[in-house]
Amino acid sequence: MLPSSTVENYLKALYQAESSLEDKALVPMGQLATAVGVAPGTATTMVKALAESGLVDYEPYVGVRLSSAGTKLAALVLRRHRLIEQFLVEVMGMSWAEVHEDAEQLEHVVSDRLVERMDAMLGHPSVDPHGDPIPTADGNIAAPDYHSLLTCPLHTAVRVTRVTDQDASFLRFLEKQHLKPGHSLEVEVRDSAADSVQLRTGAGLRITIGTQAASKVLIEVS
Amino acid sequence: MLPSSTVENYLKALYQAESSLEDKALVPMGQLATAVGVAPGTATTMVKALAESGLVDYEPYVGVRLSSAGTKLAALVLRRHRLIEQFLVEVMGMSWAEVHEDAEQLEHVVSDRLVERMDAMLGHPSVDPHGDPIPTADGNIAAPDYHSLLTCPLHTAVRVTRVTDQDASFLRFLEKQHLKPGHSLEVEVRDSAADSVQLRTGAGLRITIGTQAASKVLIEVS
DNA sequence: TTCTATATTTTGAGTTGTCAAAACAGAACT
DNA sequence: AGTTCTGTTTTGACAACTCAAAATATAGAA
Repeated sequence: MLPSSTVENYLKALYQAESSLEDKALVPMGQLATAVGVAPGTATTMVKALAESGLVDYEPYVGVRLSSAGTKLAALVLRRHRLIEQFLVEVMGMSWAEVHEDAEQLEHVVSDRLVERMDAMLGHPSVDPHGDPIPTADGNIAAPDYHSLLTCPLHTAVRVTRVTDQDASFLRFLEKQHLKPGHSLEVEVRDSAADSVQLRTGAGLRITIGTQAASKVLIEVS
Repeated sequence: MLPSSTVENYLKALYQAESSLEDKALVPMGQLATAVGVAPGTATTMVKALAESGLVDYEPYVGVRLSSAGTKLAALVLRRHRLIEQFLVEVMGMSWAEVHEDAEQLEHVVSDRLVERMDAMLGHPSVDPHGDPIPTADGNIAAPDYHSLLTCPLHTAVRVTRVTDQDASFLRFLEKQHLKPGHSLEVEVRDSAADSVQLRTGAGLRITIGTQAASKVLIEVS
């Protein structure tokens, strides 16, 4: 029962769906299906097979949840993915905006040997270029609870630490505005009517972004 | 009709089978099947599909040959494979004996972007760690006609330039005996009755190897 | 030429992963 | 309770790839 890349993709999608969900909640089929990019019926079939193998707990018509075995496996897939991203940026000199797709492919074929080599070369990094935490080899992950630009205090110096979206054009936008992880800024105004957030970047520039975008930029008070 | 990794493996196997064969000859099904590692019938089925797509010419009961389109594609697979091997050795510090398996997997998923990045980082190398020539991005390959330890002149200083076997234990053996590409030696005796070749390495050591092994070590008179 | 050995092809079947569309369950709304 | 909406599951089918074993072709030996 060696997990195919298909299986790995389902587990990874579940892992990420669960983390943006209250504890104990089940991930509904439809959500999983769209996350993986398959028709709903396909997800049902696959999930039943995963449940057979003990990787998930499945309640028909309700949803799925990773078992502990499934969680561990998913964490290892995520570890590979994020180490690869970090490697592509740090060693290969690629842009943080373009490494996601490559990592998506590579994560299913790199050997343990290679992963650990990358990890060592990078000095055992704890986060990837987007600030996402990298699980350890035994499947543990630091799960920090960041504020976002939507929830952080106003008029306070904060530092971008993580960006929870992999869309290349969004990432390029952030880069251009000096909003990559590590950069400082202050939130000046939130206007819920206008659905916008106005901020001043470290470079002193005022920019306004939508709340959707703002919620994807996580920060730490600095 | 994007070629799957399965297709790529058939093409690569054909490419390599053809190069150790007289020109114009067809590769017999059985040989292809064992090279790819499938049952004979499977190869037949696949080859018929490849012929459909114009990647090979197929004569039933006789054999297969790559078309020009197939040759080009195979060369690109080989390019990826060999650049990856070189990368794993030069950049990742892995042993030349252990990179083949990793490259075998990676060759099917690395993006063009990534391949060209590796190529640039390595300074556009012309050979991989085993001395195998790396095809260019447009599918051309230098096809030098080396001597082997079986055909080179005796008592003449020669330099190992290429090793045509990927078996890890054989490669480790060569490494230990200072027979990696680049090292010098002289062939002292060939004994066809004993099926052996005796040589003196650059380090002055006398060693004797079988003719099977000797034929896989290609050299240049230095 | 006939027989035989060997290689190749066919056939029938299985696996994995997928979809479209029909059938169905559960919750919410009269 | 009955109806409707939405999401889920079932069903039947298909594509890619594979195998084992039966059928067949080719070439060489008798």
